Order: sequence, then structure tokens, then C-alpha cells
Amino acid sequence: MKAVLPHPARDEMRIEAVLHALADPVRLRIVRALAECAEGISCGLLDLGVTASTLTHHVRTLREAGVVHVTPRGTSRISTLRREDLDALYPGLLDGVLAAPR
Amino acid sequence: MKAVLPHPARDEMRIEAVLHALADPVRLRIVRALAECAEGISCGLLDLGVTASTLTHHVRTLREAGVVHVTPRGTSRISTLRREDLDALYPGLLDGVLAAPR
DNA sequence: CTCGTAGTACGGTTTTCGTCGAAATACTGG
DNA sequence: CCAGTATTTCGACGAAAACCGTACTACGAG
Repeated sequence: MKAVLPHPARDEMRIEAVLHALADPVRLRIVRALAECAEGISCGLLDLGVTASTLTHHVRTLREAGVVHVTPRGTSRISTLRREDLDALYPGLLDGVLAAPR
Repeated sequence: MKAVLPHPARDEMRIEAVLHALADPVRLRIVRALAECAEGISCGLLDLGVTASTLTHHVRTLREAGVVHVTPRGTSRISTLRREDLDALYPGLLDGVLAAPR
């Protein structure tokens, strides 16, 4: 388990990667959950119907795209939405996605 | 060649499909081109670096997701962005995507 | 009607993705 | 230190996606 995880800087984020990260149902549920929880969440607490290793994969996809920030807290990892970066780069995108009918 | 092509109604569109359609570089270039051309375009005129059959595949992906409307005109097919539907369902999404740095 | 152009359909190959289980790692509490 | 919990890593698998070439269809020009 690496202590600190790599995150793309704002100017390294690519729109294709962000859209791809958001295009998966499981990841979208994570993003929706994070959107309601500014303090962040340990994604393992969400009931997403996938195994822990699959969840790791999804969170990494979101992190590497720049959608979420992940930071270790004790034995777990807290994810937060990178709202400011997303809004700065793609104003309206996140709100539009969150406005989508379930 | 089918005369009329199936398009999803507004309430049949799924955010995951829209995001997936937008997440590909070639398709994103198509969308950007269409965004600057309200009258629509024959996508075959764009120089996208893929073969005609691959282009057909991409345009179909966009159409089936509800991102574009395709209508036959003579021997070619005119694609237009479904801006109103996208803005109604996901307000800000399209503008956010188009605002992304190239 | 015939030819040329635009696009589609089909079939195939290669790559990417989502998923899992098993084994490994990191931290906490006792 | 030890046991337990949270998470990651690795390797595998099947499904989906991107891409191409060839053959085919539709339409317009002449």
C-alpha cells in the first residue's frame, strides 16, 4: 500500500479520461455519493455490489482521471470530489452529470 | 442502407451512454465540429484519420446515445448536435465538455 | 441506365475494460 | 507483538470496444 497516491495536476487532466471515468455505472454512483458528502467518504462503506478489488480499480480510475482526491486516513482511504478543479476546467459538466435522472 | 435511423427519445437517453459516447477522441472531435455548425455536417467531410467504416461506427455510437441526430440528405447523411435534449437533461454538461482545453 | 460517390453491413483482429479470487500490505487496538 | 480490518496487487477471464478491409446498397449526375 503506497503511502501517498499520485494525482494529476489540474493542467494534466484530460477531458477524455474524465468522461471515461464518469461513464461507468459503479463509478457514477461513487461520484454521486461523494457529491453529497463534501467531507469525503471511505468508498468501502458504500454498498456497490462489487468486490473490494474491483472497487480499488474504480477508485483508481477516478483518481487517475482527476475526478477524486484520495488520502489515507488510518487504515482506510478517504475520497473527495475534486469539484473546484472540475468546475474550473469544465464548467457545468459535473452539475450536468449530477442533474441526470437516476 | 436504412432510410430512417432510430434515435432515442429524450426520456430514453442514459447518462452513462452519453458520457461513453463523448469519451472517445474521434467522437469528441466530431462533437466539437458539430458544435460550431448548427446546420449540421456530413461527418465524412471531416478529416479524422479513420476509415469510413470506423467513422460509421462512431457516428452510430453518438446517435444511439442521443448525442447527435442523423438525417439522410441525398447520398450523404447530415449530423447535428442534439443540443436542446442534452441541455434539458444534463444542463451544463455539453458546455463544460466544449470548454475543455484542446 | 451506368458510373461515381457516400455511406452501411459484415466479419475478423486486437485492445481495453470490468470483474473476480487469492495473496500481500498497512494500520489499529489490545 | 498479534490479530483483525481495510485496502492493494497480481493474474486471469470474458465481454465490449475500436479498428480495418471487403462487399454491398442508395442516390445523383450524366
